[in-house]
Amino acid sequence: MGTVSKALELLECFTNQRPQVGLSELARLAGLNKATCYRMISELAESGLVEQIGTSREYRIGAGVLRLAALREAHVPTRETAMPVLRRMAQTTGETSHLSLIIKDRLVTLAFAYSSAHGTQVMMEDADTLPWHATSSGHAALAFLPRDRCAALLTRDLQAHTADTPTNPEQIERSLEAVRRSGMAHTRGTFEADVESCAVALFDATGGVTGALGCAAPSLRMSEQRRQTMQRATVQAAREIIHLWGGQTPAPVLQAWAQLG
Amino acid sequence: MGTVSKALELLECFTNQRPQVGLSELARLAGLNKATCYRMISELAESGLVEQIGTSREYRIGAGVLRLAALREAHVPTRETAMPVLRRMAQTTGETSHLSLIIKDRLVTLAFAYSSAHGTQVMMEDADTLPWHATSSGHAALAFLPRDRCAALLTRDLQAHTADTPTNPEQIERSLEAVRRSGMAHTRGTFEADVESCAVALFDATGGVTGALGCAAPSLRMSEQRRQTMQRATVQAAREIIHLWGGQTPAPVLQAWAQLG
DNA sequence: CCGTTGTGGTTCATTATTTAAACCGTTGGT
DNA sequence: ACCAACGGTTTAAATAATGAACCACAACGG
Repeated sequence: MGTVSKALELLECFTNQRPQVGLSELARLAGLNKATCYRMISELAESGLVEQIGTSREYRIGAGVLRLAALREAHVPTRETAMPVLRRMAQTTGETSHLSLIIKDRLVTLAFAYSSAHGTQVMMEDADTLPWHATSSGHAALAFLPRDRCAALLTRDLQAHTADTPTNPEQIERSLEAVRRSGMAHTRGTFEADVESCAVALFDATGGVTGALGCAAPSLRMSEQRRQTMQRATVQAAREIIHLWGGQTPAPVLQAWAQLG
Repeated sequence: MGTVSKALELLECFTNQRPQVGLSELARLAGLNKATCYRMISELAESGLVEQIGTSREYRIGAGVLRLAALREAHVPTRETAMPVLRRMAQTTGETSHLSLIIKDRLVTLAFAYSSAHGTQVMMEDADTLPWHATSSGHAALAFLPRDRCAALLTRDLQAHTADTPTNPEQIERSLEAVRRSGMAHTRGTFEADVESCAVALFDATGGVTGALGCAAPSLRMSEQRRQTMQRATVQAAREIIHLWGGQTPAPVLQAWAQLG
């Protein structure tokens, strides 16, 4: 692996749970020598991708990424085009809608919308990484990924978030099979207790999975009718987003979706 | 300069005017050997910061930056907190408001808002790089930058965008002096003909400049009263944004602003 | 039809950069 | 006053970057 890749892996150490990191911890996380880590993070800081807080303190993602993201969105408006669809979806379901993208082995939440229909809502945060095995979005994406890629993503990180989190690979594989048949993933209390959600995969121009679109509601509020409303709204919104992104949904998935209404 | 820095400089080759670049041109732009450039851009692509369009074609900024930007915004909500202020500013002035950040020798437009008060508006685009010498935002930022940094930024790129673009360094220096006295920059037709604009600098927690906030209107619509409205709204919005960002405005600037109303 | 010029991508000996262990000066807790 | 951990800096040894030449291919022109 080249030096550049190693340096860029440092960026992976910054997450929503750990937004800023000191030099020593960074070196530990990345498995690098401290001196090596120092030169690398310094170069990243020089480029603006990372910045130091105060003087001689922890590092965090820098303002330089804002230019890159603005540039990306200006020419491939991923988030911007999905946003109104997400809002409409939240409104028609009365529940939280959210969009996640597959970014380098992660499923990252990039946008969401709340509804004002009820006093309680499932809460989300931008930039959160969703566990592949424990969320409906994760299942939806995994199910339509190439087998080897899917397997690779499942070999680690099968921690149990709740009592109902599926941690047995075979159990998960059965779920994925069901997702492939129905075109939609469904989980109840697997990531957060008392939260139920459904999700579908999103496809790019070549028919490959790029992410997932989900809808999450408190289990307490769940009913057969609400479930159907959520499923239909999710599928419809996915159709729109895929269209807006210039994507192409594989024929089997299209058929499965047609079954759902 | 280290390898990582060289690789990251490749990212600087992507701009709003040139959103996607081929390998050979990229190597030429960065002054690198083609093989070197190839390995570097490949590593950037592997990390998701860059992606290839189709197969064996040009490169563009990748979806990986979206995660980083979301992460940054989640913990240092730069754009998000400024957005409502920008909108209010556009509404009260009836003209286009825009926010730019200093990012590694560039002044980058990160957000803007239009007003619906008039049929015509000065148009803007996210991720555009503003010329330091030819825009009011550029002047506003330059004026409060350390002298050496300011001088360095003016040593290049003094191209004339219109007949009225100031290209003489001494002339620009006089303008900056006026900006330092009044706390506000003002230009007419220096970047785009028939556009008049004013701007002020934005400051961080240490009192250093981080960017600029501007207001732009068609010259045709300009009057003394409108000018005053724009100036006051810009200063007021800047006060709010600086406060929201946890910044601190230098005392001389605060005094100058007080003079403006 | 063949040469020219451009492209994206690859190879390999030479060379320069990165690496890691030890070391500093500070800071914060006990 | 001590110890541990921090951010940052130095060194010789090892590893990785470099760049010229090369390949296959496509578009263009005579």
